[in-house]
Amino acid sequence: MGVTTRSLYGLRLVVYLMKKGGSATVKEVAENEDVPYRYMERIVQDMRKAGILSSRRGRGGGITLINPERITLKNIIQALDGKLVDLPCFSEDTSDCSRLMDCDARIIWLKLIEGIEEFCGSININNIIRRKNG
Amino acid sequence: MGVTTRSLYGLRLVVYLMKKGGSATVKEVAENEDVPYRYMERIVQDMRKAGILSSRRGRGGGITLINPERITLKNIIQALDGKLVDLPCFSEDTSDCSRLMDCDARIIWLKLIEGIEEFCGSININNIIRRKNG
DNA sequence: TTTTAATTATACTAAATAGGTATGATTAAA
DNA sequence: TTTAATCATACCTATTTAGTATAATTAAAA
Repeated sequence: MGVTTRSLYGLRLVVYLMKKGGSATVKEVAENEDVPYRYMERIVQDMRKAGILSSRRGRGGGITLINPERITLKNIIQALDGKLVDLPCFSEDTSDCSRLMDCDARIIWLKLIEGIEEFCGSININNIIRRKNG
Repeated sequence: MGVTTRSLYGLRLVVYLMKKGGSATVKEVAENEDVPYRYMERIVQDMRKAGILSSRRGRGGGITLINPERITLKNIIQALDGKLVDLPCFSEDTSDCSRLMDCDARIIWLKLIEGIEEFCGSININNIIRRKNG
């Protein structure tokens, strides 16, 4: 189960803003966190659409975390990769798997999804970095 | 975090053998579980090398689960996808990430890995399908 | 002893995804 | 009106995933 660079960079962005304790420009974050600027711009857009951060256009603009103390790893991965755990068993497109009902494997994958969603929902970024950095 | 068809098919194989309660040929499993035969053959090889099943060549041969009551989802995914959670932060190749130390994001990813490893290690396939099917 | 039915080993290929670039529009302060 | 920022899309390329193909090895059965 791979984690994409989108989520890796998204978390870096969140941590950066939390430690700074306010706003920043995308350019500033990209440079400091070693992420290609154009790529970071797109990541920011998806996080904004997911309600993780707000933005202000134009000169003097930038981005700000909306609810820093509530952001979980689940929020970030879902915003950037779409699904926390991606499995054809639970796709809307039923052609992805024809064994929908009465599949014992499916029951096990469901347990995996539920467990990981709960766990990632419990990983509060702010709590962890505060605990570490005081 | 995507799950590959290798793990999907690997779990189907395990469940099939458990429900049958013994051995089978790769061909039999592939046909019954809608998996391409040649692909399933390769999956079987990796599971054998990981110690999940044993095999016997030649006419009348086949495959058998080694310790059915102990197989976890972690075993299957690790055997077939190499790592449960794949992150450059923890790659042996240090060129994959230059921020190894003192990276707050890294601490969070480590929590993810540890949590998922523990959780997947607790998902015992045999227990779940017995509970469901009696 | 030859045939047949099985696993084993390895190389190859096509489709999908990930990762990143490029271009231009929009917005708003200086 | 210039400048500095986000926003919206389209595009490209390398890697990975998913699946095929070929041939060797093994062992039971005919």
